[in-house]
Amino acid sequence: MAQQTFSIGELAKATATKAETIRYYERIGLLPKPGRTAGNYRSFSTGHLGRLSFVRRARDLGFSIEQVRDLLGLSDQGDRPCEAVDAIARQHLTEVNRKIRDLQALRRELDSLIGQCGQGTVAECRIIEALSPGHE
Amino acid sequence: MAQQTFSIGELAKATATKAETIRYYERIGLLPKPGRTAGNYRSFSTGHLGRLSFVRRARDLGFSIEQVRDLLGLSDQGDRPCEAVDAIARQHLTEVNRKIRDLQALRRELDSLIGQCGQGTVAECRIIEALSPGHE
DNA sequence: ATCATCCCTATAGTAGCTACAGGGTTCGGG
DNA sequence: CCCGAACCCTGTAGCTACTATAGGGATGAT
Repeated sequence: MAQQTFSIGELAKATATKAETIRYYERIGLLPKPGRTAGNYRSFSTGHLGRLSFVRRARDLGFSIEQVRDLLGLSDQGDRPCEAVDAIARQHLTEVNRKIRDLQALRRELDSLIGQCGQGTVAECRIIEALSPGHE
Repeated sequence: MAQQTFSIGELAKATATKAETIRYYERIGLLPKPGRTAGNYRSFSTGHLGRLSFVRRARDLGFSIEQVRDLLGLSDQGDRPCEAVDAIARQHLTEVNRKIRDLQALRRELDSLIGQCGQGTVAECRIIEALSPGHE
């Protein structure tokens, strides 16, 4: 069976990733260096396609580049226990929960700020006032 | 009455801001350039203190630098209607709400991912599997 | 042959700081 | 009067995760 290869543009389309981003992932070592054609174009394999899909999915779930790097390293060593993978995911979940709480607190403050705007002039604007020094 | 002045360190302490950040705000024009002492040290006034407090409070509420810049410009012109201020705050609130929704969706996905980890080896890890291509 | 469309490298820009390096200033003690 | 500590100065590079040029070469269709 024929080895299927992709140009960077084809890989980009297949993974909904910009070509620049693919080159960036290669540069920082998230993606192995692909082969080259006679005209020096990158030539990606189905292996690259799989790996890039993995990276994109993990990034979409909000894992950092370093976390993705760790997950990739672990997934390459199938005979080791799964705990480390679980730990990375749990750590990420903790961060997500913290961000949600922070943003919800923020929303409450913004809500009360906006509720106070009486549509007068800036001089008597409660929003500006609340931001100005001398409060709390 | 004596004009009170502050060194950058004093201003930093008074506003819980690092000195580097204060210099940065000056450089990008969020803070007016302060006077200088004979030894070329910055000399801030109570006006600077007020303005920096405003900036910090707005930043803590998640307003971007550009939004803070707009708010500052508006607060300097007390005789204009308050609508523009309200609009900036509402726009920010919309963004915050969107972020909260996105993160909550993320959390649901992470939750189901983590729930599936059966503590086996990486080869049979559901998390890795869910990230790998061939799903959906 | 020519043009559009792809691709290449290298570099700089984004947000919002933070962290140096390599100096000068000020102030208190000895 | 000098020394060291603690402060301050400028300028530049680093951080995340890309994105966007500039200035070229390669490929494919007409």
